[in-house]
Order: sequence, then C-alpha cells, then structure tokens
Amino acid sequence: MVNKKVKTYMEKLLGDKQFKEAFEEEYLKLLISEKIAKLRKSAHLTQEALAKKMDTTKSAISRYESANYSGYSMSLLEKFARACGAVIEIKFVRNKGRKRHLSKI
Amino acid sequence: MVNKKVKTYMEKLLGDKQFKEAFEEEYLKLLISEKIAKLRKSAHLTQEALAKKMDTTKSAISRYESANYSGYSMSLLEKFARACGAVIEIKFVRNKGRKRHLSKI
DNA sequence: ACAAAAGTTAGCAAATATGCTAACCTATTA
DNA sequence: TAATAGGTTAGCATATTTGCTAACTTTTGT
Repeated sequence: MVNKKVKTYMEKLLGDKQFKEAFEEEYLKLLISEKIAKLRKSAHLTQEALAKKMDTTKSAISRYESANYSGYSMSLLEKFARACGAVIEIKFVRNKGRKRHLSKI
Repeated sequence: MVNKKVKTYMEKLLGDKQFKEAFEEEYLKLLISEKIAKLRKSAHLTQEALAKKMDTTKSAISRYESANYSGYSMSLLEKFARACGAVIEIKFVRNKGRKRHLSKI
C-alpha cells in the first residue's frame, strides 16, 4: 500500500472530474501496452516472430507496446491475443455511488 | 445449459482452427455491441442523450450498438464507458488446455 | 389513430490507425 | 572486433473509423 499522505492526495486529485478522466484514460493506455508486451513474452515470442503471426512488421509491434501509444482497435487486440494463444475479455464496470436515478428512489 | 447434441457438435466445430477463430471474432463483436447497449440502458440514457455526452450523434451510437459492427477502438469504448459512468476492464486470458468447453462461452 | 420520441440506415468528408521501409540503438556472443 | 538478434523510431501511403446530415422505420404514449 502506498504512503497515506500520497493516498489522500491522490484521492483529492481524483475528486477533480477533469483530472480523474485524464488519469483513467492514460492509465488504461499504460495497462494495454504493458499487458500486450507481457502477453507476447508469456507466449515466448519476439516482436518479429509475433509480427509474422499477425501479418505485420516488428516496427508495428514495437509501436503498440510503447507506453504512449493510444490508437488501439479491438480488431488489433484480437489479432494480438490470437497470435499469442489467448482470448480477450472486456468488461464494463459501473462506478458505484454518486449518480442516483429517480427511478431508484 | 444447451442441449447435449448441440454441445458436442459445437465442440467438434470449435476443434477446427479456422472455424474457431472466426467464431471467436464474431462472438466478441456481438458481445461488445450487446454490452454497450446494456451499459447505456443501465445508465438510463437514450441513444441521443448518450450521443450528447459523447460529443457525437445518435446515428453513430446506433451503429456501435448494431451487432454487425466491428470497428471498435479502445478510445471509443473508453468514451462510451465514461459517459455511462463506468470503467473498462480488459483482460487477456491464455488458453491453456486443448479442449474448449461451451460452458465457458 | 395520431403525434412524438427513439432508433436505424446510407453516403460523404475528415480524422485516425495500420503496415511498410529504412535507418538506428543496445545487448549478446562468436 | 564483428556479427547477429531484439527492439525502437520516423515518415509515408493506404485503409479504416468517425461524425455528420438527412431520410426512414419502429416504438411509445395519449
């Protein structure tokens, strides 16, 4: 667990809507690039070997695994997963609390 | 649970690599269109209301929720989720064993 | 039945993702 | 040292996605 001061500071920041949205977006990107790199490695493939399986080039793979890339498409991630012998699972999780709805009251 | 004959037949089909890949891809699409439509409804938004929140138009929303659409990008899904007060979780699951079971689908 | 609201579809311009080539960097190893 | 393998970066052409308008169909409510 992170230091408590940092934690409360982050909570404060995350209270700011604008910051929160930007943070979540950046964080997701980071997650994806990290995850696909990890997936490739777990399949014991070099970027070039994977590129061959995906009908693309190693330079493209490098781009996708780079932390500041953001243009992922589902079809790309699907190809990525398949070439690594995996399957994608995608889930939408509603943030609890905050917005109530009239119908719920 | 599906009828047993159907189940074994599906298992046989899914043993065919080509079929399996096509099936998984189509199934994922279906899942996404279904999931985002469900998400929107759970947020009590009409397509038009959601479109406003996402800075687009209701015709676009309709397209994304249609079962034969396949061009999803992560940034779009991200926008979708945010506008509905949700967060995306994405996971790559390595297929370990050789046999797939319908129960997992 | 009627009107309004909600959802669908087609076709277009602009924006964005993708694959490619080619040059470059960094380790590892013969 | 040289050579090779793995990875990174930039710039370009093509392909795909996205938002838009406008007309259309379906559903809902009175």
